[in-house]
Amino acid sequence: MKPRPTLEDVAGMAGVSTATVSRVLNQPERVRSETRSRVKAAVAHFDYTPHFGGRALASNRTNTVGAVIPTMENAIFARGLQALQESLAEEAVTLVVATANYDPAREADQIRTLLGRGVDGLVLIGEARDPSIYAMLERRGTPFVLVWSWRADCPWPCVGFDNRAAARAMARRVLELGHRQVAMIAGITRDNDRATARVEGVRDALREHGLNLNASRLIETPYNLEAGAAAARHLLAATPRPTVIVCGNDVIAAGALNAVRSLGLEAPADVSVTGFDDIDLALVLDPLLTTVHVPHRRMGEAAASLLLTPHMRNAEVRNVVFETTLVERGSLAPPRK
Amino acid sequence: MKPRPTLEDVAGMAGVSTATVSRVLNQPERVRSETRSRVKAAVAHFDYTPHFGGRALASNRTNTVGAVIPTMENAIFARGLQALQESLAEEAVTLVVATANYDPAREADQIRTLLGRGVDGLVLIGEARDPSIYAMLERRGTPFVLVWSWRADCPWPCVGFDNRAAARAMARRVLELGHRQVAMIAGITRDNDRATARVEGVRDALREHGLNLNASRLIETPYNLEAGAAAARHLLAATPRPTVIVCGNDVIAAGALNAVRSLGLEAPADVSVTGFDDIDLALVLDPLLTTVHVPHRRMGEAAASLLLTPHMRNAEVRNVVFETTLVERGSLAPPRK
DNA sequence: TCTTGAAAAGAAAGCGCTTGCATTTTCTGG
DNA sequence: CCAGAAAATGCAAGCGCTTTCTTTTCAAGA
Repeated sequence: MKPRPTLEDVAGMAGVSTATVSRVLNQPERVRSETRSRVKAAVAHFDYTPHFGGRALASNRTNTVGAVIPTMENAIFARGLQALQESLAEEAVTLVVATANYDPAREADQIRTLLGRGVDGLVLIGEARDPSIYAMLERRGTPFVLVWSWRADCPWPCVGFDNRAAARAMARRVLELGHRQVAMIAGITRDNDRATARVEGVRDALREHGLNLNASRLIETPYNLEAGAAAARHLLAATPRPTVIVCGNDVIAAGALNAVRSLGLEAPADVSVTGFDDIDLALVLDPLLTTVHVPHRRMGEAAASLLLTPHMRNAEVRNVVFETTLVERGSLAPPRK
Repeated sequence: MKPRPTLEDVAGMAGVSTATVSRVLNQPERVRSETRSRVKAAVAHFDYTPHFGGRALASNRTNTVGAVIPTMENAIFARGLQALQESLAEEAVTLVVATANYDPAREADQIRTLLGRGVDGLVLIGEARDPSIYAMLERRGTPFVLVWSWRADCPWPCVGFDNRAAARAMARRVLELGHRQVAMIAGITRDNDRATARVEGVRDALREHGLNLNASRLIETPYNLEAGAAAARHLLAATPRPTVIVCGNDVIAAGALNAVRSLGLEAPADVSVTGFDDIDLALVLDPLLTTVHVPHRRMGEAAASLLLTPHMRNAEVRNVVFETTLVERGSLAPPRK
């Protein structure tokens, strides 16, 4: 089997130096068009592709950015990732995705792995993580951006929305409709600032009405159908029965709706259910899910543009916030009188 | 800012040569334990991580495998990818995922990009693609495996299941229940052997009953909710109305169910709907979706193991087939008398 | 104590590419 | 047509690591 062609092979055939070939590949405008086409012909002849390692070594860049997300198993991050990838691809940057399964240790591992692969930048979900990780990132000087959460005074570049405010808005609407028996199924708040903020948001709204979220009315579960259903069954067994279950995300809400149905109850007549994130799932449930719409794609695009901006490090626009909107569909209605 | 530490730094501190440090990193057992721990201390002190490019250049491997999938936007490939990634991670191999959006040109592009990144192996979905791509792959000698489809005499390593047989089984069951007005919403069959095979399977079964799939009873649509719903609305407007709509995948089926509902019909009383793939979605629909269960995770694992097996190239087990199972849930019932 | 073979460690040659600097070629205006 | 400037190209030094070959160290038997 013949060895892969090298720059030298191409250069030889085109009758130029390897430097010129390299230039044709990286800064074509710096080479006379005549030479350029000769080189291109040689490249085509050998079906030459630059060796990634050689390139990375010499230029100290990989044109790769990494993203560490909690999971691919549900569609929550899919749309954002897709947008991120598309935006990066426009600049010939490849996206490498790793999953951490909501486990901080595993996340740290994955971050290290990606850094080891020499990613030029990193996209991380949320802000909550061990300071040592941020220290490592800064020490290595690898640019990174946090997505899916946002605080005005976040010390790192971040692109997201105010989870707390969004949850608060949802809860306010719930209360406005007259609900007073409010229960919540949140994601696991530990090490998850988004889940935490969403709980706080709901608490805020309740407090405004002189209510609070009793411990027995709040369950934290993993983000999956079965867990959501189990939690809902538990909550619905209480007396008085909640008239609404506010869920930490759409997947949990879907599970809750399943539980409602399996208990012989009907949503929203007997109990309302709300979600968060507005993934496709929300549109296939029956009733359609009232949820918080999140700008998935725009977050992905913004993250890409932050990462691709070289002057990113010079403060300025390192902090992008998007609005969320409340999408009212069938799963939320006033409580039965 | 201080430059990233190199092997030499570590070697210097540990009082050994770079060769020894390299050995500690790659074949620890070949270094005396005393020296080894000295080196490890130095590594820790510098928080040293090998430079990816350097390593790739010297060893000519990247410990990376690439996967090109049609899309991340729905969960169809998520579980399989997750499994693939986990299996690869056990061997310290990183997975790079790219999407092609069911576009052959884009897929070719992505494959080239991944090859350019020096992946050690490639996972591709399905078998249908331009011969030139296979030629390129063979020329470069990059191992690859096709997943999600399978043929006994597939000339390339593949891991999947018999889409046609699975669809045939589903259709047989449909017919067995008494349906005779059968319609199908397939994925776009062009450049998609799985979608094609599924249509063929349904045709097979119909033929066994002396029926055929009239052109007016078969619609091809992209794999998304809206398209599925639109197709279903179209099919349901016909007279006589189909008593069952067999869908090319679960997402389409979900769309179809939405359409059924929006037309004021009820499934399965007025019309049955079946899916294919058995993704989570199937479990949140109302009624629960009758579908074909596909061994997502096992395909991912098998693909990983094929790719990680060095002697993969020597024929033998390059061809793995899994069984699918028919999962009967609520969305399929006998036609109304 | 000395030999000897195996184990451990070192020296150094690249791997394929980019890039600063030097050199040559081409272009421009007088 | 020529000098000087600008553009195009070449030269060659690495980038950080792995690996072959060689040398040194070690342990055990004689």
